[in-house]
Amino acid sequence: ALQLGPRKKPRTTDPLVHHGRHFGRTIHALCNVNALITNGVIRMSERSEEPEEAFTAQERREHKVFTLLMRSVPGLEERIMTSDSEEEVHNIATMLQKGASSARSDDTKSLKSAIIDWLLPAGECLIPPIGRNIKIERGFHHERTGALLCPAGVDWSDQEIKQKLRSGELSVSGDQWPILLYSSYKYDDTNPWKGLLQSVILVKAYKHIFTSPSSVEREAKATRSGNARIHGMTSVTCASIVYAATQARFALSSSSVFSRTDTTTDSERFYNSLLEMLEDPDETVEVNALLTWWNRSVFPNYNTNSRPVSKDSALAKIKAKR
DNA sequence: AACGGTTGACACGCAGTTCT
DNA sequence: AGAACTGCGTGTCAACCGTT
Repeated sequence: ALQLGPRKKPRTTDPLVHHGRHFGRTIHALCNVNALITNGVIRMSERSEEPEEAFTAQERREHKVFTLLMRSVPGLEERIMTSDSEEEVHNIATMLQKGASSARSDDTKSLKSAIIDWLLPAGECLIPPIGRNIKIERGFHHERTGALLCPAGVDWSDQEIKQKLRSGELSVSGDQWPILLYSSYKYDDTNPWKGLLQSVILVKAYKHIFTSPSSVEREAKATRSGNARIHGMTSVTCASIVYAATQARFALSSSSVFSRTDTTTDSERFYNSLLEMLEDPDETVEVNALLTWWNRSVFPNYNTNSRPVSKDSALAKIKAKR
């Protein structure tokens, strides 16, 4: 039986791709969605009797991500739990993965040129200039990007160190966080939390991705809804901050290809090490303060409920699509 | 996965109309 | 009169798509 309502839009892409985009940006960017779902289902069914202690820390973390995924996509949990074919679950995972991957790819492309504008105060010129579409001259090769990528606590102005960073003699792994994460690009080794994840360039990258590129410079002069609005996002998540940081770090690097498993860029370790720290129960006080700071910086109406909801909000859009 | 190009949704402004 | 709604044109931008 054919069911045809008066539909204007012939839906071209699966809505799961759309949800996958938001999942990648805000819940977990670098994971195998199929494994995530498969393992999650097993834990919910076969292993549901097992006590909490039976699971490793890694499994508990994974299950948290799984739960967040189930909650973020309406109807997904039921669809998966009642699905009788393994193939359908696999298909769902593929759609979500596709969304997460393409969003990530779009963001790297977009940030690649935009980030050049944020390296110096407006009006000042980079010496030597960096091509907006060229990455080779970035990383430790350039004075400015090198200074930002230099690990906190390492002295970039030391010529010998600079040389070793450039030659690769001194290699930097993902869990050595660069100074670009810190407010004013200053690291206080007596207080490692001071200014962490509060730099201007990070906020700009975040706004670029979530609020819309134009919102970085001007005040709410966007011509269309940004990602946050599209997905009804009204507050930041730890993973979204880490995501923006990972994107910014990659944009400054000289690597042209984003790869999870690339050891020189080490993006995955960077992402995971930051996220792990933010989810550490011992750090909740600092993390909560940080999240509040971010919400105020990124979502102007975070504290007030005064934001008028336009009739063409994300909600209305979703309804219309049904 | 990057890159370049296209698509379609949306904000905004403008003008004209209708409702208080 | 002014507020509020409607329709249209335009520019912007996220999403998408094909190619490499």
